[in-house]
Amino acid sequence: MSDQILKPTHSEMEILQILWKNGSSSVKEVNTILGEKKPRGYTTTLKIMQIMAEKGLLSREANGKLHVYTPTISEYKTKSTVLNSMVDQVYEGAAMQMVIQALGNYRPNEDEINELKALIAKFEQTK
Amino acid sequence: MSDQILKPTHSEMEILQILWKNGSSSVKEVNTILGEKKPRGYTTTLKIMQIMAEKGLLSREANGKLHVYTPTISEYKTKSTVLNSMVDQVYEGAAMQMVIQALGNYRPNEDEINELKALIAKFEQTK
DNA sequence: TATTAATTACGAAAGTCTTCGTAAATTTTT
DNA sequence: AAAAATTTACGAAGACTTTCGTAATTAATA
Repeated sequence: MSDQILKPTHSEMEILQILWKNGSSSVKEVNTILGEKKPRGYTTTLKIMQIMAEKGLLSREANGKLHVYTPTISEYKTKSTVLNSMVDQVYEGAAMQMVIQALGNYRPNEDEINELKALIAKFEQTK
Repeated sequence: MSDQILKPTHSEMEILQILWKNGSSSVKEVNTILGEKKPRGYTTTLKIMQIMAEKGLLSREANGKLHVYTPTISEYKTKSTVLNSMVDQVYEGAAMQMVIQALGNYRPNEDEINELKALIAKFEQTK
């Protein structure tokens, strides 16, 4: 709950996902990957990445002609921000209600079950 | 995954929460409750509820001069819609990753721990 | 160096959401 | 019935997001 992060928009989130996965990238690289799911004009992606840099979501470095962009915020923290905002808005802060609903909708695999059990055990330990 | 529901906006969600909790209500009732957190003009709430009725999110019944509004969609299903959309967008479909992150951010109480354990036990049974 | 290609910069349009002011309709009160 | 109060209807403005066209800049090529 310390420093507050700007909640990315839908398009911004798509771009962040790519940058987290592929590391610092040019507009062209990002746009190519984005285009696999839904083609956009090159300048559309450029514009959004420029705005993200203005907002401080990305940093920008010149590499010859090209600009290379890097997220300034971590994947984990960003996802937490969006998650918390959703929990507040939709579940009025009742995070566990959300977790329980999620567990009702999706089925964990074996590894995930083990991870859940480990987490729960830890909670019980520090009761 | 059967019938698709329109994803409510932020304001719409606030109104739905009130209607689910208090049952069918007039604009005035909704606006009064909304105003406790953040005052809005009466016509603002009216307008949004009218739009929700147009979209089919609410139904409307005349009761004398007053119009009384009722949600047409269940609380559970609506929250599922928003939750799924968030999981897709932010976690690229990896719901359990989201659950695990939520469990890292929020601490369940004793009852919630028991509920989680019961759910996990059920998953293990039907392995 | 002149031409072509690639990239960035800028501005604006279209869509959505929230907000409110004003007019119209309806009910209540005098 | 007239006046006042309440509620609904309508339209529009402002903010934000996404999209793209065109111009300017920079690099690569002929």
